[in-house]
Amino acid sequence: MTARTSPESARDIPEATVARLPVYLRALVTLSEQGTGTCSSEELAVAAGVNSAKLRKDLSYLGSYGTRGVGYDVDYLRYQIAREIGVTQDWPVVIVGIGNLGQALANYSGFRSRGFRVVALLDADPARHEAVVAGIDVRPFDELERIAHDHSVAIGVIATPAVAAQDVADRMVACGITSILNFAPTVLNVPAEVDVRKVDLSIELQILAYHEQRKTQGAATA
Amino acid sequence: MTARTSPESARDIPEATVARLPVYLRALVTLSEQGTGTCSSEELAVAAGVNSAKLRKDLSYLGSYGTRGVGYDVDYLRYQIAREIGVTQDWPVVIVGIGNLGQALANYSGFRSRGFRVVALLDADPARHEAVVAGIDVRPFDELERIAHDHSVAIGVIATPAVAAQDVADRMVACGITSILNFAPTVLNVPAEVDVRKVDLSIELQILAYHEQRKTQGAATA
DNA sequence: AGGAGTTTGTGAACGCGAGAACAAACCGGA
DNA sequence: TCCGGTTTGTTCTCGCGTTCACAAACTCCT
Ligand SMILES: NC(=O)c1ccc[n+]([C@@H]2O[C@H](COP(=O)([O-])OP(=O)(O)OC[C@H]3O[C@@H](n4cnc5c(N)ncnc54)[C@H](O)[C@@H]3O)[C@@H](O)[C@H]2O)c1
Ligand SMILES: NC(=O)c1ccc[n+]([C@@H]2O[C@H](COP(=O)([O-])OP(=O)(O)OC[C@H]3O[C@@H](n4cnc5c(N)ncnc54)[C@H](O)[C@@H]3O)[C@@H](O)[C@H]2O)c1
Repeated sequence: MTARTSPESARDIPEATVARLPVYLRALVTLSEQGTGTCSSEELAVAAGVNSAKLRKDLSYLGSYGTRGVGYDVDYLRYQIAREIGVTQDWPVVIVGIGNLGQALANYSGFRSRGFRVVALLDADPARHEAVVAGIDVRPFDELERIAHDHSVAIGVIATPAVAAQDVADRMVACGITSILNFAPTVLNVPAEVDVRKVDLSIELQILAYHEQRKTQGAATA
Repeated sequence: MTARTSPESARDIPEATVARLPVYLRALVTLSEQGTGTCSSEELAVAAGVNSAKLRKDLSYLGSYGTRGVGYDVDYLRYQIAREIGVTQDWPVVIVGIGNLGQALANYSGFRSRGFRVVALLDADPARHEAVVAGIDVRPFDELERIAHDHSVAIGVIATPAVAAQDVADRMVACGITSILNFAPTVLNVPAEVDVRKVDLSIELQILAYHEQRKTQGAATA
């Protein structure tokens, strides 16, 4: 599925901008909860930890939702970004692999408030099927097809060991899931129309380690 | 601390390359465990999920560790990358906030094998101090200074609620920690010499949701 | 030794994103 | 109505990262 220019709402938002929209949304939610009705691009940029010029350019891809000389209406902009991202309604999500990490994810309350709803927890280990995590029964992995179909699940989360991740991904793709969030430290092979995002703790730490080593290299190898 | 060109090993590796080196390292470890002695850039690129030209350019920043017409010696390249990243020895790490996520992190065995060692688990809640997670005592947050000093900790992980994250970061910076991995959904304010990397599950899911919405938009708003 | 085949390392072109800078647009007061 | 102050939306420029393409270098076979 290559980038196709659709007739209406024809703007295709740069990937770098898409990755920042959730940050802006989070900042706007915080501002709204604090009772702020209006904010300038500078204020919002500080709250989001970015440059204000970059913020304005990002928002300009969505449309002209600000007022010159005034700023942005917090609740209005918040809704517009949420609509653009697609989190004005909840997305059903399945989590596969209910071990250490999968349980933490299932217990994470930030899901619900940010546009997602966990509809199933699946695990291949029968010993896990007794458990109830975060009020949800852990079910056999074989029920993936049925659940994905019944709830029209488009997004799947993989929290299994690395060796099982490719198999799980294949099964997910087979039942129509087209977006995967992968926590297993392995490269997934999927069709081009399926989006995969990976979260790898070890990689993040190793990037930090690289810079850390550089900071202290002056005294090393004496 | 601006980028300073040091006399020897003068190359400063592009940030995009630094972020991929851990992926190459992981692929090399897998190849090594499979008994592969030599691999071409094409093979390694497939294993790492990247373009082979990009892989070669990335590796060229480290030096010329390959042999034309042959490829790369897996174990030799593995060591060179590990050395460049700085994970030939273990980095001591502290985890703050031993809730759902912090416990999962503490139990994660991938730490040890990838160059990191958890030296302390800290939590502000006295009720947590009874617990032993992954064989490590959960200690009061106030012991951060002592532990950071005793173990020369340079890397800290924040897994507290968002409201506490900035305070925790300030304390970490105060005791000499210069690299922070932040799981709390908030923007951290730290001095320029401190590196912060953030992992935000909700943002990843929202990015997926954006693309997912685009995929199915043809039938929507009928 | 020489040549065919293979693979690395890198120069060059290209596209995207970041940031500065500024004109256009809005508000409020006189 | 006009004018000064403010802030957005956009244009322009620059630097970084990706990718192509190919010469250089190595192996192996004859
Ligand atoms: N725990 C962490 O903090 C952490 C951090 C970073 C990455 N990871 C990665 O996340 C993944 C999960 O980590 P974890 O610590 O939760 O591991 P875990 O062993 O505690 O849990 C894995 C779960 O997956 C289930 N499983 C195994 N094969 C399966 C299959 N084919 N189908 C369905 N379920 C299956 C197991 O029964 C188990 O319950 C691993 O790949 C790990 O490398 C974990
Ligand atoms: N659970 C997840 O899967 C998940 C996913 C994404 C993001 N997060 C984020 O990670 C963070 C932790 O999530 P969680 O589910 O583990 O929350 P949690 O409430 O289970 O755990 C938080 C822990 O932090 C401790 N804490 C609070 N204030 C502290 C302080 N000032 N100093 C030290 N410790 C303190 C609490 O006592 C508690 O043990 C949150 O910010 C959450 O938004 C969690």
